[in-house]
Amino acid sequence: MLYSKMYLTTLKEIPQDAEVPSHQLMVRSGMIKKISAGVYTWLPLGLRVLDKIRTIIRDELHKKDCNELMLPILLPAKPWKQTGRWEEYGQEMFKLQDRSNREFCLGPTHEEIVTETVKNTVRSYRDLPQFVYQIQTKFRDEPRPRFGVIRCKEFIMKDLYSFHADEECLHKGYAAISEAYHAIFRRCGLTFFPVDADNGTIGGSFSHEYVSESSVGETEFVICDSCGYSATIEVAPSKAPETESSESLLGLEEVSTPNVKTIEEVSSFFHVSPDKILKTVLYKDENNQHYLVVVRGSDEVNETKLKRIVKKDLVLCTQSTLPTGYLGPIQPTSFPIIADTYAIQIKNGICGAMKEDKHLKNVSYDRDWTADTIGDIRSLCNGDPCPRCKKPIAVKHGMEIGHTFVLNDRYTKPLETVFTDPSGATKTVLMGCYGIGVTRLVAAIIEQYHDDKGIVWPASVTPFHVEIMVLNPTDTDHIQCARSIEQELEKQGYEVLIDDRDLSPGIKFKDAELIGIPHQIVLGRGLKEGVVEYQNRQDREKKNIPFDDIASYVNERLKEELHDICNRSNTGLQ
RNA sequence: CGGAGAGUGGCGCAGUUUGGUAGCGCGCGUGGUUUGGGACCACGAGGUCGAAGGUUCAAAUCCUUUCUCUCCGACCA
Repeated sequence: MLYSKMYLTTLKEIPQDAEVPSHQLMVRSGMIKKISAGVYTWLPLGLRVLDKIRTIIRDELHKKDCNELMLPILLPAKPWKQTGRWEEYGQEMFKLQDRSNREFCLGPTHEEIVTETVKNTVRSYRDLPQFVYQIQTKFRDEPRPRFGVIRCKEFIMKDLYSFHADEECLHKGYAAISEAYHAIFRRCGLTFFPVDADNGTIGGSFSHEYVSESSVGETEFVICDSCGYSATIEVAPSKAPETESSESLLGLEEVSTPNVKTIEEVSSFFHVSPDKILKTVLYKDENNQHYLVVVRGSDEVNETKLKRIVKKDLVLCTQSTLPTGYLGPIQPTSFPIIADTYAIQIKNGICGAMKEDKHLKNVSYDRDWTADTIGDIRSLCNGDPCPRCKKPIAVKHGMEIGHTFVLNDRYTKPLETVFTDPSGATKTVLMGCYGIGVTRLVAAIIEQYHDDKGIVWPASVTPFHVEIMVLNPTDTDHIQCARSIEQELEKQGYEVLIDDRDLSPGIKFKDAELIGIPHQIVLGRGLKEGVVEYQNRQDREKKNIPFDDIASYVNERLKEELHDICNRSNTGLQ
C-alpha cells in the first residue's frame, strides 16, 4: 500500500482535548477522529487494528465452538420490561419511539434479545449447550464519556452468550471461555489480570473481570503475588485480625482544635498516625435518613461494600447542619453508626467532638462509642494481608477489557426459555454471558505499547507489519525496489506500507515513529551499493542489510515475534 | 447532577484586563532552491472570533441567555 494513496493524516501537535496517552496517540496518528463527546469515526489506520483484533477474537472463539451471529441494534422494549431492566438500566439506555409510539432502545447489551432469539429454537437437551456471539456496536448514554475511545457513548463489543441444560455444563462452558479469553488477550500482547468482580446490574451468581494494567484505568483491583488471589477493590474482603491490643485505656479528653479538620491536619496536630484517627463520614439514603460511617483515618470508605451492608443506596452527604470536620461517632446521636472492623479496634484514638473546633482524645470503642453495625466497609490498601493467604497484597489500577458472568436463570426465567430434559420434564435453560470491549482494547494496547515518540505496535495487531520509507521517491528505481520488497513480504502474508511521499526524510521518520509500525526499512543512498537500512521500532536498533536479504530477514523476525506473542505468559496468575 | 476550566482559519495558540473592525507558528496551494531526522525563499488561499440577544458611533473584547468540549467527583458489564 502506498502512503500517497492512503487516507491518512497525522498531527504534529497534541490535540487540546486529549488527556491520556492512548487518546493523544490515536488522534495524532490518524486512527480516529472525534465527532462528538464519546462518539468517534474510525479512520482507515484505526480500522485496520480493529480488524486485527476482531480476527483474533473470532479465531479463538471458533476453537471453542462458538457461533457468530448478528443481533439487531434497534431493540423493542417488551423483553426488557419482562426482565425488569427497562427501568433498572435507567438513564444509561438510549430510548426512542417509532412513528406509532412503540418503544425501542438502542442496544446497550443483548441478554434479552439473544434469549428471545434462542427461545423456542433450542427445544431439547440435545440442542444444548449452545455458544453464540456477535461483534456489534453498543450504545450507552454515559454520563461522562472519557479518555477517547476508552469510555464512549457508542462502542464495539464482542458479546458472547452460552446456554446450558445444567449447572455443571454451564461451569464447564464458563471455564472454556476463560481459556479463550486468556488466549485472546495474550495474542493482543497485553499484560492482564482476571479478577473476581462484582456482578452489578447484569445479575447472576458470579463473575470475573479482565483488567489490563494501566495507570489510566478506572478499575482498582488487588493482587497477591504469593497465592495468586485477585479481585476488584469492591469485592476483595478486608477484615481486621482478631488481636486485642494490650494498650491500657487512657482518660477521655476534649481538646480545642480550631481549623484542624482534615485527617492530615488532625494527624500532625496530635502527632499521631492516621490509623489512630476515627474518620467519620456522613451518608444519607433516599429517605434522607443519615448515617455516620466510621473507618480509620488511613482508610477509604468503599461505597460498594457500604451499600451492600446497608442494603440501601447511600450518597455522600456534602451539606449538613453538623460541624463538618469535627464529626465523631460519639453518643448521643440520632444517626445509626456503621463502623469498619479495623475502626473499632482503635484504642486511645482521636475523633471529632461533634462540635466546632473540638476533638476528643483517647477515644476507645465500647467505653466511649458503639456502632449499630460493624462490617467490612473499607477498601484494601497496598500491603494489607491477602484475604486468602495473609501475605501482603498489592493494589493496582487497570482498565476493564472483558467481563464474564454466570447468569444462571436471571434472564431465561422471566423470558420463559425452557427445554425438555432426558426424562421429558420441562426445565429452564441456564445462561452465561461474556463481553470484550473491542474498541477499548485498542486503547488498552496502546497504553501498554507506546513511548515518547509514538505507538509501538505488537506484531499481532499492528495496522501494517512493515513500513518502507523511500527517501527519494522521484527516482522510479527506488519505488520499484520498494515494490519488490513489498511483493515478497505480501507473499508471506504481511502487510506493507510504502512511504512514497515526496517530503523531506525527517517527516517520514517522525511519522513512522508515531504510527509505530514494528519493522521499518529505509531505502536511501545505500541503495546504489545494494544496501538498505533496517530499523526496529521497539528497540531502535538500526542495521544495514543487503537489499536481496531484507525481505527474508524481516520475515524471520516477524515469524518469531508472532510465535512468541502467542506463547508467552502475560498474567501473574498462571 | 455537583465543582473547575476552555471555545478565535485544518491543528496549536496570542489578542479580551483598558472596546476602534483579527494576528502568530504549523499545515494547505503555486513557483523555485533543497534532499538521511519535522529544510529554505517568494507569492497565495482560508476565520460572520461557538450561537442568540443587548449596550455602544463602534464589540473577539462589556452585559444577559444558551450550546459545545475537557478535567475532578457522582455514576458505570
